[in-house]
Amino acid sequence: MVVSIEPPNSLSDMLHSLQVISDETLEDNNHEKKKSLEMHPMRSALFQVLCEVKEKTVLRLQHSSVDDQGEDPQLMRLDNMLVAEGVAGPDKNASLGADASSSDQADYRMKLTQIRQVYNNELVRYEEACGEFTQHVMALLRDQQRLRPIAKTEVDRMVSIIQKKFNTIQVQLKQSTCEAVMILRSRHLDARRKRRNFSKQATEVLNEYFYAHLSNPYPSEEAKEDLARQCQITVSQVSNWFGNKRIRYKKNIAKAQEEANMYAAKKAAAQGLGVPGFPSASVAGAMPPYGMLAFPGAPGAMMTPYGGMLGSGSEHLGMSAPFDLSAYNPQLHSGMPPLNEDKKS
DNA sequence: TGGCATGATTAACT
DNA sequence: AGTTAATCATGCCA
Repeated sequence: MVVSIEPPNSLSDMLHSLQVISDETLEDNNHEKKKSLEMHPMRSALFQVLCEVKEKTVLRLQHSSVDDQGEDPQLMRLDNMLVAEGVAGPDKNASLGADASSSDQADYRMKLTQIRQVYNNELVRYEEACGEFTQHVMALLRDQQRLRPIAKTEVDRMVSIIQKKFNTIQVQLKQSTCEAVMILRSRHLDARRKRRNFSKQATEVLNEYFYAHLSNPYPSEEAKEDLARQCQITVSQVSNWFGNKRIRYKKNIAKAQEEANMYAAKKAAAQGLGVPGFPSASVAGAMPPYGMLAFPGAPGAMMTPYGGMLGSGSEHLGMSAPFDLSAYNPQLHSGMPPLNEDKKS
């Protein structure tokens, strides 16, 4: 059915043609139609009426939808995380450049940079698309404004709707970026177990301290910091090292003594002497690492050559003795049973 | 390639 | 919070 766009004679005619035309699309380039509508003598009056009606019906909607915007907490969370992970915001990687740390660290940073790039590219594309689309819609609305009652608030509302739609896309982008970073991070953290041995020099420094403080190998926080600095490792690595060292040192002693006991028992049995627990010096000398336990006549069964003499002297957290007596004295070698080497620390 | 050395992690403890 | 003891996982060497 073809619609007449002749200026109608009566009001009812005009209303009729208006009704019909409102069902039609005006988005195509039907210039004559638009022109004729614009030129219509009753246009401004009708336009105003329609605007009023619209205001009454539509404005209510706007109130409900406009102020729920605010700051999307989810988006904020994502933003915070991206900044914290160094994806958004200033490039943290650049400043860490010359650090000659391990290759997996470099690998991690490279991949993070990649994610950063992709993310930023996408973000730019997103901004562009959003702006473009908004512009397009605004232009469209401006065009329609001449023919249909479109209030300013309505345009704003439209823009905010568009922005919202794009926001959800943005959230998706940020979410997937976060996901990628988390995956990368967890892989990197897994790689923490990829341990690298400390440098010889570092081990040297740590061992020196350990054996110099064998009577109390528990470095203070400051001492740990100092050692960490010297060895170019972290304080917690120093703690780990001392934890491992103490336990392994102790274990070695235990093992050595067990071995000594075994030999002593064997020998005693062979000689028919029932004096268990007193291995010969030569047996003790044939023992394990660090030359510890090298003191002469070290009794197998007991930890200290002085038996109970020390009494309560050794009270290091339930470890009954090792660090109080078995001196590491590679230089002095099998010398006196050193007590209380130095309790400072 | 197997086995020991060693740094890191974890649970339990104090 | 700092340790111990056990354990994991990798580095390294014969």
